[in-house]
Amino acid sequence: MNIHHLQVLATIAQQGSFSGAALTLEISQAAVSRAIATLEDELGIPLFKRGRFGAKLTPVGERVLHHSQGILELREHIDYEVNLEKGLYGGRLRIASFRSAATHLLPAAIACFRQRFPKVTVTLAELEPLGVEQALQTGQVDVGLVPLPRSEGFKTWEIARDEYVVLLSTAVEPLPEELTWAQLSRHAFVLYNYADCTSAVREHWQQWGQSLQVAYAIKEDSTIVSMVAQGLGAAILPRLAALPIPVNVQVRSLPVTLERIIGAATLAQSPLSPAVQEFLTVLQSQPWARKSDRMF
Amino acid sequence: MNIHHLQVLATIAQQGSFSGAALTLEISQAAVSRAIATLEDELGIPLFKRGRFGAKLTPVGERVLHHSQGILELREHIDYEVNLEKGLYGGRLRIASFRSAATHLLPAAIACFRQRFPKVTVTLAELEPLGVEQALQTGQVDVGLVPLPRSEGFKTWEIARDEYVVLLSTAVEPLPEELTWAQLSRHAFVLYNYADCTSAVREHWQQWGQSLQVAYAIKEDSTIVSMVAQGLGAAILPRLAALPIPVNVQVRSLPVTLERIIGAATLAQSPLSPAVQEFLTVLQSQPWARKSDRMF
DNA sequence: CCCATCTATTCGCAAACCGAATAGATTAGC
DNA sequence: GCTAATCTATTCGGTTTGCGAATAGATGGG
Repeated sequence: MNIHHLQVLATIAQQGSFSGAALTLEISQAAVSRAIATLEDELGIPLFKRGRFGAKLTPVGERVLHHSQGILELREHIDYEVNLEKGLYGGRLRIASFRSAATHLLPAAIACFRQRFPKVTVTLAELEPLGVEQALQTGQVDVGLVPLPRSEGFKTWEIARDEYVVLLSTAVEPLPEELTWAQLSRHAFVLYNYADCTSAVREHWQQWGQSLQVAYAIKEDSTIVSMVAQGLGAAILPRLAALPIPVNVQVRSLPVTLERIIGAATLAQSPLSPAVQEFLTVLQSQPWARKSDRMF
Repeated sequence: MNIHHLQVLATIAQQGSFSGAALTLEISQAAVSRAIATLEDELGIPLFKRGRFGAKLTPVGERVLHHSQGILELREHIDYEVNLEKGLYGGRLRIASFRSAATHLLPAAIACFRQRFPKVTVTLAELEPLGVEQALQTGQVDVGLVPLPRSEGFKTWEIARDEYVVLLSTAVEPLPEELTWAQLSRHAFVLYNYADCTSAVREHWQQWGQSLQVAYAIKEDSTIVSMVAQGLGAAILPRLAALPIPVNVQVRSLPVTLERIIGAATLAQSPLSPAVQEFLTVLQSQPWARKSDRMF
């Protein structure tokens, strides 16, 4: 019994004729006819009722088809296992990530991945979110970690949520455990100067009828944290971006929670390599991971 | 991908060496070596770690084996379906049965079987239980219905239980609904003259400390019933054997129930044909069937 | 070093598979 | 009734795959 013959059987059943199956499988009609004749000879029963209408499965042919489909499915499972294995022997995993994810999330995930797949070469490039997108587009990396959502050219997986927090030096003013909008309105803030974070914060303030005063717009999160530590203002940052927190800086949650979503991204049109697939699995099984594999 | 190669893979895993698998499959060691080499080339991964110790599956080889075993199993399901079909197209089912089962049990079962498998030729021979055994042994029939237990050369399935009852003409004496041993001791009985029924009845009486008086030992159950109807004595018969009951004959259960077990039997060494297998299924799904497929 | 035990490879033959071409069967339309 | 269309079956010749017998290669124990 030959798996290819079973594939022919299944394709005829799907197309409803020998010639249709021949077209689909890109083999000749004669090869189709003979594959089925061979199978019927071997089994000793007719699998199809032939006619000008094409070919229609006999009742026992339908039962044979059912099991044949099981076999074809298991063959795909074997292919999957094999491709997984091949991608994980001498394969590579090129990662790009924005700073806070690279610093606080990826080391543990990469260590875990390396333990499981020691033969895969892992590289990590630290880029801004837009840089991560570019590296994906130019094929320089296989997978990136970025704040979500991204534009249409990417396939994304939600990995973690990062809460926005307020930072203020204790020298300026001691903050209560729970902040009110009134207390926040007394401050001018140091914000990121890149659009995603700023607009998210602006929209949040707006949604809750508050006016946001911005004193500075800074590129680097470590610079923002340093200015706060020097008493130059309060800051609103995602918690991961704020790390490490200086000792004189208080960290408080917002009156109403705002989070940025950190996700993994690949090029939408590219098939995932076995290594990327496994890396995504590892990411999603980290302690800090959101328990969701929802795609944006 | 070739199912035979997967069979070779599974056999090596089982035997622990290429040469062991070659012996089991009755092919040369070279063919085994090349089947695995072909499979490894096709898949692009090593399936075994080879050594002087034989062959040991790689981790991915084990995963491929797992799915391969699934495939081999499904192939057996295909073979089963096909053999079922072949035995049920132009196949035959030769049945032998002792009288009361032939008369009262088999007509409905055969009708049901014929409806499901109209192409199978069904024949029925009515023989005494020992005659049924002989016909099975000489290969003249495929399956027989007999009282159980049978001797060692047969495989049997319990089909129905037939309760022994007392028959007495109303002209002799009216019987209460519930019989006592004392009432039974006043009668001399007409029994079967063949050993199984007689000994079963004797042993039952003995077990309950009663003395059995036998007036006549008759071969045919219809003769026994007729003698009872003529007032020549009481009789103890399995209920099916007593049918049809004349209008002037009372039928009562024994003080303590005694049953004979009716079963289906085939020759122990012969594989069951698909038709016999299906017939056994039909027998066991009849309304009068015991809900058990226990083999003696 | 030699022997035993295992798998790998070569050689030559047989079996299986395939495309192109042709044959055969059935039905629809005129 | 005849022709054309549409389907599957079969033949022919060439290529590919699979096999046993024989041989080669690798490893470990005494």
